[in-house]
Amino acid sequence: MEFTKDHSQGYLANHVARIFARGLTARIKPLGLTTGTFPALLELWETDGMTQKQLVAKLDIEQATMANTLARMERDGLIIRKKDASDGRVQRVWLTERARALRGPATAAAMDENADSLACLTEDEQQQFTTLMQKIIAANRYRADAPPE
Amino acid sequence: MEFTKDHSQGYLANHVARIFARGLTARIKPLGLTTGTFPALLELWETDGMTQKQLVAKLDIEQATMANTLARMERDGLIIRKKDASDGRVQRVWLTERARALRGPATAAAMDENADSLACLTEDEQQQFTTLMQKIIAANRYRADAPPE
DNA sequence: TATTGTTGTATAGCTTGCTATGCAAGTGCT
DNA sequence: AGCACTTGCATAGCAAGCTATACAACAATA
Repeated sequence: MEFTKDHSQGYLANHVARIFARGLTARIKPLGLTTGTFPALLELWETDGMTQKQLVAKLDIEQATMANTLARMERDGLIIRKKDASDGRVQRVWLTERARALRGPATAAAMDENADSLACLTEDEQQQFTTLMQKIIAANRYRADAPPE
Repeated sequence: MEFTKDHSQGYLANHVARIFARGLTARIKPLGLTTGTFPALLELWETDGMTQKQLVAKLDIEQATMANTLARMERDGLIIRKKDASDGRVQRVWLTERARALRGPATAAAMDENADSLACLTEDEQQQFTTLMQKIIAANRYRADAPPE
């Protein structure tokens, strides 16, 4: 059986991810947010003051990627980084007022985007899709030391 | 109901796409290929000598992205671009010998990556996952003028 | 035929991902 | 105390996506 892009799950996954990303980018632009900051914000909205290392482990993102993302977030006034008192290597990440205020509108935008992009699927299919992705992620996480999703 | 990343399909799709991309990147590195060239190569292996515009329409990628990708491919000896004889604006894209020779090993690498990343799913689940992604793409394509997947 | 509009590519500049590498702060051993 | 090792983060440099804009070649029309 020959290989075509329309049947390659890797290709399809990339395409689907771009669809979601394009939609979300447009929706959160008015808030002054970009997609890359979203995962970090979600963690920090839950638990402010995490270390960079903790964020990396939670998000299955390379440390260097996280450092760059945090630098942009600091530049844009979403966070400040402060050295940990008891360990001079550790940077703790704290949300600004502005970032805290964005939690409601930003998550609303993400929920809207998910709903719209998946409007072509039934409720059952949406649930299947979600579960299948969770399984794939659980089985293929980058860091073995990471907590389960 | 509150919003968490582990239930946001957009977040999960991004994560799944990164998993496939990381795997494929490693597998095709020995061939001197990168993931971004893959979609264009798949089209050109089918039909050599396409125009840039045709590639853009087939792949649901921005024209500027395609122009950049083709520039890298030309730099790396995968393609050459030649002006169309009858229309001076049009660039036709032709594979080099090297690129033609990579068809077998490259598609094998992609199939292996797909199989490995999805080994956690049953055959049925893999089929469901594929079909669901195809539906999402069909309903959310960027270009209305594009051919159906 | 000259002007005006359209079309196909290219370029500039950004984000978000990656690998590889550097470096300062902590830890442990002798 | 001094040495090597480890750990947490930063930086350099690249790929691959995007938007906005420029530009040359063609098309259409007054």
